[in-house]
Amino acid sequence: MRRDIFQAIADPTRRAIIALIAVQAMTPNAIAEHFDSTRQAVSKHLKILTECELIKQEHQGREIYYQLEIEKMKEIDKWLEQFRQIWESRFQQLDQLLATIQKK
Amino acid sequence: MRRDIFQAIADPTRRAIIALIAVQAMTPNAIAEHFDSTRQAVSKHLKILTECELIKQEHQGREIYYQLEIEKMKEIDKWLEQFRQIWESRFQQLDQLLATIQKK
DNA sequence: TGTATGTGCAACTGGTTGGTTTCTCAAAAT
DNA sequence: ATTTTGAGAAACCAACCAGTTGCACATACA
Repeated sequence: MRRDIFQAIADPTRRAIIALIAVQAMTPNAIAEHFDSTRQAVSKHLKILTECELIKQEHQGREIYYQLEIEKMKEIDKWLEQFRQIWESRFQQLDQLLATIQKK
Repeated sequence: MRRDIFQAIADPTRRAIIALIAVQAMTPNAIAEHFDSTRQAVSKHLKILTECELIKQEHQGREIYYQLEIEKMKEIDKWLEQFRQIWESRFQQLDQLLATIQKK
């Protein structure tokens, strides 16, 4: 059972859930109302997201509020870092090229 | 057949391939040498990556060099943008809190 | 021309995944 | 005390996925 962030955000429904609870913590029922699938299906997604620590629970009576662990999202950002260096250097190269053209 | 960037980067082998050819364009055989799986398996990954335009081919005789489409990687960065706003505002809140404590 | 090499494609396979339905359990409400 | 409500867990299923082996085809080389 592979369970990492990249696999977690691969599913569009899960990405939608993440975006939803990023705004404010919500219960499974409230989340499920935004989708066509059943609450149980949403619950499964929440379980996966919880397992890779992208979200956390907050019990309040019999209700459970799910909240985004924004810190964990930074791990994706961290992975992107290596490529950001490339696209920034490409941009710099283009910049230098444009400067050279202007000089002529 | 769902084929988007997020599903493409969900697989660890594909992420490794991306990181590999980010440095320099490579042929399928050369890429496959870096992994335990067969060339055909790598070829399948390359097909998926090509389909969602994360990489592009460059034919050279009978060899095919695969190259990263760095621009496409920015789409992940773009999706992260909405969360970056959140974690930056959280940081700002913490900053203000620390400033308030110091004043006391 | 015949052979070796680089590559993609098709068929098959076991494991995973996303979904459903059914069940259980605890907390609220009546 | 009984019923309603919110939620997770288990069993099941169709679809998908990552890998394999085998094959086809083009290019390079002898």
